[in-house]
This record gives sequence, C-alpha cells and structure tokens, in this order.
Amino acid sequence: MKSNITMKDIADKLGVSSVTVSKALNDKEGVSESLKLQIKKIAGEMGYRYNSAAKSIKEGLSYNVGVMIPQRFTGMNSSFYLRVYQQISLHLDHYGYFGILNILSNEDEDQLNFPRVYSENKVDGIIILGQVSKEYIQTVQNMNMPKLFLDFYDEHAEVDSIIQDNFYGAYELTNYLIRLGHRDIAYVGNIYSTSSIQDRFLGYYKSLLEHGLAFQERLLLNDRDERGRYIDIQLPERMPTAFVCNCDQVAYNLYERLTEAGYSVPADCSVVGFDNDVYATLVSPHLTTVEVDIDQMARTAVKFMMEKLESPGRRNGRVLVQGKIVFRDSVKRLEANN
Amino acid sequence: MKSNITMKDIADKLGVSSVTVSKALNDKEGVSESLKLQIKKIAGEMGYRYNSAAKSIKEGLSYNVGVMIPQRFTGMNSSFYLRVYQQISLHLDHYGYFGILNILSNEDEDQLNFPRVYSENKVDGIIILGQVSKEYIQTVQNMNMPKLFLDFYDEHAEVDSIIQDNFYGAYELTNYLIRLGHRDIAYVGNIYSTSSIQDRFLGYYKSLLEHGLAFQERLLLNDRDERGRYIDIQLPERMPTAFVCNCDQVAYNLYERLTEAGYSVPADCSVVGFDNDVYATLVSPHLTTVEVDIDQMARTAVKFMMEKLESPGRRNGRVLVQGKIVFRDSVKRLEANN
DNA sequence: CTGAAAGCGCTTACAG
DNA sequence: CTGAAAGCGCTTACAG
Repeated sequence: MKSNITMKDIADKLGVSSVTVSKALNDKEGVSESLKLQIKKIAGEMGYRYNSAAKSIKEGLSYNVGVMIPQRFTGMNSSFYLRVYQQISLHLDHYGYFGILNILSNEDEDQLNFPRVYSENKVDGIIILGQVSKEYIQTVQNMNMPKLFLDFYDEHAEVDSIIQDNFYGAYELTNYLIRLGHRDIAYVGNIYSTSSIQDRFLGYYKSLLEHGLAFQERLLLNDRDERGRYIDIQLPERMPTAFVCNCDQVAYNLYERLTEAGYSVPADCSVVGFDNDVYATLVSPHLTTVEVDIDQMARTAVKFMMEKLESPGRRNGRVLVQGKIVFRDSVKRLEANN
Repeated sequence: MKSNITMKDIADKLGVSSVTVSKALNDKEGVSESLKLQIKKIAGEMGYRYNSAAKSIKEGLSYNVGVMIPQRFTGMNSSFYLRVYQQISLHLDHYGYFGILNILSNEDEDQLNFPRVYSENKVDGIIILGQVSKEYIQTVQNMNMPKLFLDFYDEHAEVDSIIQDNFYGAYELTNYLIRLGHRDIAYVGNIYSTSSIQDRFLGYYKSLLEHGLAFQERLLLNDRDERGRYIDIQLPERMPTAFVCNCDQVAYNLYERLTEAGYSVPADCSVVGFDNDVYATLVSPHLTTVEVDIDQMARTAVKFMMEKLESPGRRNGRVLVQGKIVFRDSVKRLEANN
C-alpha cells in the first residue's frame, strides 16, 4: 500500500524540479501561473497525496493534539467526555489539526507513565479531559509541551484549566425560581460528595443570601451515601415550594419520590435539575435544567491550545464556561408574586 | 516548544555516533550491553523523546488509523459510535497505532470530498463507522488505502464490513421466550422504517417458523410513523403473553402503554428489548434485552485493519458480530410449560 | 562492536 | 521564474 506518488514523480513527469512542484502545490511565489496549473492538474491525475510526515519532520510539528481521558470516565454510561472530545476534534479541524484520543489506563495513571502520544512525539500539545490523581498531575507537569486541564483544575498546578461554571449555573437557576415567587426552596444533594455538587450548592446558597432568604438545615436534602450510591430522598415535614437538584438524575429520583407521596410537579412543587442529560426529558413534565455548553468548552480549549502552540509562555489561568438554562415545564409561577 | 533532544544530541554527549544511539534505543544488535545501558540512561536524563515523524517518513507508515463517522450520527443522543470509536482507539493502542477521529461533515459527504486524513496521508487505513451515501461509498472506494465499513455494508461495494447480527439476536431472544412457554408473541416495530428493525423482525419471524407458531398480522404492532416519530402503540384486542420490541426505547414506551391499560410486567405479559441502552434499566422491572458487543466489533475491526496493513489484498467479506442476551426481570416463565 | 554514507519526502534559503 | 544544495531525525545497508 505504499504506491506513494511523490513530488519528485510529478517533477520528473513534467521535466521540472521538485522544488517547483512544491511551490506550485503550496501556492507559493516563484512559479509561473501556467506551470502551476499544469502541475496541479498532473498531481490530481496521478492521485498525489501530500506527505505530512515530511512536513512534520521539517517543522518539528505533528499537527496533532492529544486528548487524554482517564479510563474511569469512559464507562458505558459516561459519554459526556466523548462528546467533548468530538467537539474538540471538530474545532481542531479548523486549524488544520487532528485530535488523537488517549485513554489513560488506571495502571498508567498509578505508575505515572507518560502517555505514548507524548513519548513518541505524536502530538504538539495535550488536553487532559477529566480529573487525574494528584500524583499524575505532577507527571503531566513534567511533560514538556503545552497542556490544558479540561473540566477540572488543580489549585497548585501551574496548568491552565477550563471548567464549567457550576456555581453560577445553580445561582442563576435559583434566581429564576425566586423571580417566579418561590421563597421556600430546598437543595437536593450530598454536598460532601463531589466538588461540583458542593459548588452548585454554593450558587444556590448565594442566591438565597442575595434575596434575604434564610437557609435552614431542613432545606438541605441528602441524595446519596458517602460511597455515592443513591438513597431514598426524605421529604421535609413542611414542604418547600421548589427543589433545586444537583443533577437531572437526582431530579428524576425526586419526581418518583414526590409522586409516591402524592405531590404533583409543578402544581404542588417545582423542580429544577442540572446537566440536561437524558433524565431531563425522561420525566414528565420535562425538567427545567442547566445545559453544559460542551461546544463552548471545546472551542475555548482548542483556542487556548492553538495560542500556546504559537507562544508557549502564554497563560490563561482558570477559565469558567457558563452553561445555559433550558426552560421547560417543571416550574410553576407562584400566584403570590403576581 | 521545540526543545527537541535528538539522538545526535545524546551521541555527542557520549562521544559516539547517532547510529549507535539508534541501535541502543531500539534494542537492536550491534551495541555492547554496557554502552546500550549508558545511552538509555542519558536519554532518560535528557528527556529524549522518539520522533515518530522520522520513522513515518522512512517507512511510509503513519501508525495512525482514521475513524470516520458521518456527522448526522454524532448528535446529542447518539453516543453509540463514539463508544465504538473509543474501543477502536483502545485496541489500536495494542498494535502501537493511534486512532484519529474524523467527523464527515454533510457538506463533504455531498461534495464527495476526500477526508483530510486521507489527502494529507495522516493515516494508513480508514474505518468508516456508520452508513454513508451511495455516492460517498464510491468516493471511499477510490481511496487508495485499506478501508473497512463498520456497522453497515453495501452489497455492491468491494469493501469488507463488520455488522451486528440483528437477525440472530432477535432470533435468540424469541427462542428464549418460547423456551419459557410463550406461544403468543408480538413484535413491536415499524418494519419498513430501518433495516435493523426489519432484520430483527426477521429473526423473530424465523423463531416462530421453527417452532411451528403461526405469525398473524395482529402480532405486528407499529411503533413509529414513516418519519420515524414514535406513535402511541395500539395493544391488540386479545393480548399476547410476550412482546419483542425492536429496541429498548420502544420497550420503554410499551411499558407506559401497558401500565396505562392496567397490565403489569411480567405478571400479565413479558417484554424484551434490544440494545441494552439507558432505557433498559430505566423501566421497572429492568428489561431483558440484547447487548451489542461493542468491544467485539471494535476488536474485530482493528484486527482486520492490521491484517490489511500487512497484506493489502486480504479480504474478509461481511462479518457479523453477535450480541449477547442480558437476562433481567421482564420475562416470566409460563406455568403451562412446567 | 562501531560508524560514515545514503535516503525517506519535503521545504527553506540562496544562486542563477 | 527555476532549481541545486542542505537539512529535518532517523534507519538501513555496508564497511571497518
């Protein structure tokens, strides 16, 4: 399968030099218009394909970017990162780059091995998509090429990161509920479980504070045990008018719980979620929720990476990408508030 | 970011030639053991990284395989192909290869453009993942490198393909129902909608035939209109004891319909699905269904590709990958049949 | 065991 | 406008 037609072959066919062919095919100065046209025509006929390896070796650039996803985020039910990767791939294309997916195996993560894309110089930069261990972060820092953390950050690492704005999303969502007249609003989630649940809680909390609403313990409902397994949600004795759930799946669970207890959404109480995944449209009525702007995350990551490739010293720090509220039918405007 | 350490740098540091360094680093014959060790040590210290572009240019091999997914299969809710890609990527790794994802845009498909991975010689072979247009299949055939169709095939194209065995999966599932004593079994799906719905129907049909059970029109329930939108499933007047649904999502829809009508699964009637996606475990009781063996598909695709890379003439034809039944609690053994 | 020479395909000065 | 020369980093014969 190495029927490789080279510039030399085209040059020989036309009795010119390969330098001239190179100039013609790259639309560079120094070839007469007619020769250029002729060369391009012959190239097409001969099925010539550019050899990017030769370019790579000259420029020391592979025109690839590695996207590394830790293995544990790649299970059956977690296609989120794959979708992010897909968008990254699409945006890289605009810059003439390609994305190489690299699943970081648990072993490689434990043994602090460099990924093969790095040790074989297959990529010009690397995007780490999804939290890796503290120790591996150090390994990443030892890699001598532009790098970027996506969807997580490390306070000590000198690595730029792009994360979704969990805090602001929950803040906006809660503001929205308050604007519609809700005053007694619960938060559903184990705030000691993950940092995103905690950050979302904080956004909810800030909204309450800003509106002079007192937070009370009874308004914090647990959704999972310390190992992350969902538990039955205990509804408070005096029911709030609205629930902010830390994610759509928990909202789904809450719906079931409410139905059992004889409450109807949104007539008796309103519910909002987070993520806009399958669960958001699996419940009836469909859930008002926050959608992570995957495209924006990918676009930003690629932009930053390209900038770093241009000027390696470039820093962007910790950048937040805001989600957008998807308004559906799980929230009711309270009469009280006109 | 081109602080590239080369073999020459290592050689200079030790006062040897780069040829010797090359041999040492590649564990080739012709270097004394002690020198080899020393070279490897220095290489490590200097942070040397192999330049795979140089290898590529020598061998005419990129050690990359392209995976092309038509844009229309990459929406929000279709992560199936991304998961396949992920597995391909994993298996390629075993062979020292990398996978480059290439989303085929609708425009490129319409205009029959070669993908950039091809025209820039970025890959040694290409896997087309998901049905492309008749016209584009021709374009694929014009590509002068090993290629493979995955999850679809074309009767006229001289291209090997790997597809899931829809027919056999439904056949087995129906056999299972019959073995448990079911005799009156319905199929849910619009058999004119897609070829996989049709093939699954045929598997169901064959099972009936083999067991001497008569198929009747009343046993074929429609699930979607000609544009693919789900419609309300009409339950037959005389209820069957079991339903074979063409996919899990439709089984999910059927559950709702059955619940409305006052039937309970599996007490009153049994239900099976296909795909083993989220919907399978969203219903209660969880659904017995067929899981596509993504790993097997990916593994086979990579194996075939590697063989083609070895010997380009190699043909494998149309290969079917069988799914596996996932037994859960949506099926009841009928008393009648001990 | 060790290394000088040539070459993979292309591009970048530079000379004509 | 056109092209000979050198070089990118590595490997493959081949000579010593």
